[in-house]
Amino acid sequence: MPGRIDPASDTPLYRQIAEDLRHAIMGGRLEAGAALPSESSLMETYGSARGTVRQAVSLLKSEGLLEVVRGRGAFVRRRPPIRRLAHDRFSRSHRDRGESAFLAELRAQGQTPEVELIEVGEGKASPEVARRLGQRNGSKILVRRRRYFADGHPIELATSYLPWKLVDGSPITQPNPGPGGIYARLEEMGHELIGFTEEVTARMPLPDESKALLLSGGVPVLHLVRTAYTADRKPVEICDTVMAADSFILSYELPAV
Amino acid sequence: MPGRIDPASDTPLYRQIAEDLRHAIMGGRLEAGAALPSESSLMETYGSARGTVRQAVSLLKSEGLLEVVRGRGAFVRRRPPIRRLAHDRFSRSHRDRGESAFLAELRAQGQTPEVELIEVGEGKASPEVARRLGQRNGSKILVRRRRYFADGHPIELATSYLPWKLVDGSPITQPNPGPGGIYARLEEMGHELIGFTEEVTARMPLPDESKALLLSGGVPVLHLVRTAYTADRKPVEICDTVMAADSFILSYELPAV
DNA sequence: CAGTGGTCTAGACCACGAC
DNA sequence: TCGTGGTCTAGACCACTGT
Repeated sequence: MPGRIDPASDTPLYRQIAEDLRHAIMGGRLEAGAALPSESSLMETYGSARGTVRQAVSLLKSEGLLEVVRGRGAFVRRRPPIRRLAHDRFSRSHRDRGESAFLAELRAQGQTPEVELIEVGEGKASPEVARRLGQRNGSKILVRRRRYFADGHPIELATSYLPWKLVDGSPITQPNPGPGGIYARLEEMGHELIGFTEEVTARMPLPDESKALLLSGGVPVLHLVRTAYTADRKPVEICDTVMAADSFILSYELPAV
Repeated sequence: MPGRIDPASDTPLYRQIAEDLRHAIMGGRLEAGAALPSESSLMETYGSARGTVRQAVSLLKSEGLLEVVRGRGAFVRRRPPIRRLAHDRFSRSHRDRGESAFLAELRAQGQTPEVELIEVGEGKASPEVARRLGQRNGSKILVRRRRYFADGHPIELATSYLPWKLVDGSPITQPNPGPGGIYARLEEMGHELIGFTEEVTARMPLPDESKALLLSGGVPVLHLVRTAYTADRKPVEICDTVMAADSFILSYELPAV
């Protein structure tokens, strides 16, 4: 399969090569999981230098179409099974059953959830966190940092911030806050939660995030900041979440107001 | 500023260079909008070949930190003013004022909205659309495809799908459906909307999308699929939206159920 | 015009995976 | 050991932006 390459065209060679390979992938001539021809093979096929075919492969990688493994080859990316965050993920019924949101959600999908606690301790509120929590800049807060896994694969980093005064002496400051997670503890302490706001953005991962989530090239992250409110409209928790975008669909329900 | 480069280190040169530049950006030594040193200058600074410094710059570009302009140079990306999609964006009060969701939202932020109608006409339901609309595969549907601008910049592509039987003969099949948009027309026709679901994912743009939204490297897209429901729980519209991720924060409110 | 980034080549050495 | 991709060099020509 020589492909349609025109050296006289004004579109660069490496883009033509990428386009040719993209069509092979989209058109099903290269199935999901199939190996791309090796670089030396592509050099011969397209009559180009190695740098040029590498540029083409790099482009497809950055589009999330390929996964490249040193020493083995380049492969058409399989879309991994998708985890859906349902709108009722913070429902009280889950907490009453003693499960935190993430665990309940994954188990419902037949996946094996796992949580790695990275850090629990006191810290000082950044301007951003202080603003959202309604605290003074630099005031003392509890920081809970953790990493979530599904079937052994890291898919999410989460950091919670709570006012220190609110949680001092409670199980929330302990590594394991007990059944139902910190939301269950907050409600036991009389802070009834009446709602949450979530702000969602997407961007490319920073190197740290890329390493912690084992992201391959061309996979963005979803960045979600959740604020939990009590009945008196006071924010009691900020949860800052970074998710591998190819592992999540966020699902929301909006009433027509 | 020579930077901390160690040729004996086991981390590649280009990553060390990128790390050095990243710190200069994050630490504020290179302000937003400032020009990076030229490639030849970087070659001298780090004592490396051009290909190596280009690899470093390319890495930062793919992280969305830089914007590179041919013939001018590389610049620290300015985070553009952010458009926030509020949870009440489909509120009836907006429709009653005769504004569609997008227009009302942008105007509220002092931006100038603009809509380009790309296509209005009949089509056949894809399996995905048919499933969501509860129609048979390949059944006749209305397709409305458009592109949205803010202050002259394209930021969103949207395609709506509605069952043809539902809208046949109504202004919804016209290029301009009238004040309040198609949701206002649907309600006038007796299809009262009681709610929406939204599913959000993120990924890298395809070449078409990249062109239509004028995306530069390292900017993912938010992909949102909205389904509108009437009082009898029937889905009446699917809206498939692709947004430049660096131009949006999606904001949701969740009640504690 | 000089300076910028964009593309392309030809070659080299290395680290890793499979056999 | 061999083939894979990862890194790096040195040089070339081009297109675009500024003055």
